[in-house]
Amino acid sequence: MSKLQPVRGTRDLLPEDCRRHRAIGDTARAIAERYGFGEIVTPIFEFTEVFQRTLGETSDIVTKEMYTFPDRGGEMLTLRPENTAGVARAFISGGLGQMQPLKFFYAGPMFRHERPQKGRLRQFHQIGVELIGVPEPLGDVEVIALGAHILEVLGVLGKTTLEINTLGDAESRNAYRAALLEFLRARRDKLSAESQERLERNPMRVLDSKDEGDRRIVAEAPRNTDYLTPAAAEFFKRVTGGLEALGVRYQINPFLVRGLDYYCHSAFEFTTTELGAQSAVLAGGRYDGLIETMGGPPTPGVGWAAGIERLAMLIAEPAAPARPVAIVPIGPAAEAVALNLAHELRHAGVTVELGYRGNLSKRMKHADKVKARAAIIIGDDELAKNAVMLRDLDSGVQELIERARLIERLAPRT
RNA sequence: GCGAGCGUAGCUCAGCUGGUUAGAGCACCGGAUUGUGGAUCCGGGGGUCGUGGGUUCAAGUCCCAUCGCUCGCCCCA
Repeated sequence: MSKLQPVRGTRDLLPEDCRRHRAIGDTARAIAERYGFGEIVTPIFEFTEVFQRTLGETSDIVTKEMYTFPDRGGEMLTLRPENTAGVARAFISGGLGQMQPLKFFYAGPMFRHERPQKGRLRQFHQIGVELIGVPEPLGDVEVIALGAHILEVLGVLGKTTLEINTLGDAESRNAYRAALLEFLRARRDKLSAESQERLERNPMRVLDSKDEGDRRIVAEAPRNTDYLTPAAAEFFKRVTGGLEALGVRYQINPFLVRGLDYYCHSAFEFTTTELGAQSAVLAGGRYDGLIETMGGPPTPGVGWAAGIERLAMLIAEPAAPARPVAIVPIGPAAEAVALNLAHELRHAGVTVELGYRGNLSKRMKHADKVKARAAIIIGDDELAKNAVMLRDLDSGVQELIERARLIERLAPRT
């Protein structure tokens, strides 16, 4: 660290970046509120256990991607790699079980120790929702519809495809896993080296391998839909039926699996081809077993998370900030007046740019650079008349205005 | 953790097979313009050529190492 530099995989968000991030966070929050989701903010770090127990001891996130460190006193803490576990912990420790169903929206930074690449950082930001206490498939439908709605308003829905799959209930999942394992073991030699490893550790992972050879084999593998219990099949049918009723277009992807252990039934991903090697923009699923796994009462849940940086690469330029009015004083007497005038106008709701130095020409240049819509020029002549010269910087037309009438002229109408 | 590509000014880059004071555009600052911006013209500041070592009479250029960035694998938002 000889040069002062940001930690690998972290970024400074300059005002322009922040506007993009805020446009995403604000619209998502507003739409989520329309669906009855209220914002929750949980700490960005938790006891390591919170993530270890929920994400599964063998998941990649737990085994190699967590920022974990000892607190003074020796407790192990972890910077949150995702927020579902934190929300679930809040549900349990806050005794929120009395108020079900609960509908939460969140936005904030997450941390994963991965190799950075396009659409992937060590500190990144997510928005997400969690619907807790609703075992009905209607919950899945509403949560997915909310995600689609947000993407639509952000103008990126058309760039994505909703892929959906069902992992079924525990019984379905176990039956399918056994069948898949048998099928793959018989073809072990033909699988890629990586998939041979996946085979024992997490056979479902072989399904979404990028290797061509693997894909050919997988295409003939048993389908999960053939192993669903009647109840799980019915559940999935109601989810897809609900999406159809709402006109949310989807594509069933039998190979879609989720990395995290706590998912069941619905697994879904809004994917895009515009993010390099990354495809998921907004992804989630149902996690009925999670809260119980953490030591809480058996409580169903369904939710999703979306990467703000990834969305930021897809959305159009957000609306420009309000153009200011620039105050351009000429001479020391006028400067004193300018300061007061700026103060007054700002309190009246006007965005004001007060140049700090320079002659008339310099200040006008500055006004132009900050994209001012108008300049208020004050010199000795204007001072003598208790007026200002108001110049429209787009048209170049200027007129003398009494000071007393300036605010009514510039203040935003309400 | 693994693989590939790239590190020259604040930004984007040029610098031919190693050759003497390292360049351009944009940006920045000043002037033309001490009551008028956008355009144009003139001038200016700014670089230990990522870092360290090696080869050579001579290295931004070749070799090695190292650090960083980017993209990809794994995995994921």
